[in-house]
Amino acid sequence: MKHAEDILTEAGIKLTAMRILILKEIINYNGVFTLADLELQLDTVDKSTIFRTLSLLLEKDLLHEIDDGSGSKKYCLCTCHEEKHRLHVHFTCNLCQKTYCFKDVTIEHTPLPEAFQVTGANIVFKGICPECSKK
Amino acid sequence: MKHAEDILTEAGIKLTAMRILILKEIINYNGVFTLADLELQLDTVDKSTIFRTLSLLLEKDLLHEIDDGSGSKKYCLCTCHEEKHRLHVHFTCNLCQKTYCFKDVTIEHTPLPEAFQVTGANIVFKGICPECSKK
DNA sequence: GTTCTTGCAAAATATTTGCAAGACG
DNA sequence: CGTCTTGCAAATATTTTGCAAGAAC
Repeated sequence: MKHAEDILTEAGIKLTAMRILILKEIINYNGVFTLADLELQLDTVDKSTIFRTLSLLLEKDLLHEIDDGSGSKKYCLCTCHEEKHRLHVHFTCNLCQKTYCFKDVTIEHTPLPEAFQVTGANIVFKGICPECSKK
Repeated sequence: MKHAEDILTEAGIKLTAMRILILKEIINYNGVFTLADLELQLDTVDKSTIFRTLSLLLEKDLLHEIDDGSGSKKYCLCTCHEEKHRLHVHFTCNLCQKTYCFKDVTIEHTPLPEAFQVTGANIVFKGICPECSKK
């Protein structure tokens, strides 16, 4: 994984202490997180700063936004500028509520009428995750 | 389309004036709607009543909940108890924000590892709808 | 000095619940 | 009665913005 500083610079985002701190935490998560998750971990950073940084990262396609119906938006670090990653899939466990991001699994093809021009997707499968199946 | 009364009765939901009114409006929508949409149309019905009715309909699998990242949950009337409908797809237009529900289009197969037991999905493609393409 | 960034507070938006009055049987 | 339903008000939760102070250049 590249360093936070490099990721920001390559995306054309100016380096600041807060942004580096936030992105490091995101990298550290290595998975799906919410703004509240970051807020909890980074108690020195205001949530508006986190919010604006997430907006910036989203805008630069460094993050992937996931709407899993939990009530709060989730995100994952992702190379979404690569074509195939725009249609990649997620999974939310109905029991533990954890959301997984399958970076390498994508929908084969878009089953919609051609008149609908697809540029992205929010694909969230729901069910029981392996951890909860064991119990 | 069946009458609202029949749908409710068949689902084992007790008939009330409010529920019939709400379901009729939903049927009338014939598409995707939000709680706020219903609230606007049904100004004699309190939003908490609408909310509780939607919860009831969801519980009985008469509605499909869609999370399209717009900030508010969307719903569509749907025979979700039928197996194939659990994986059906939606489309949200990035320009006009309208969400379409493709009742008969489903994802080919689930490309996830077997350990993940899929029971449902929230599949929302995003892009430009036919209406907005014309402009 | 001009622009960008940040924290604080608060607005805006959406969802959800407590409670009491009334409907229903 | 006793249970269920409804409306009102308000609590919660989350996202988003205005503004002023400070940092960066």
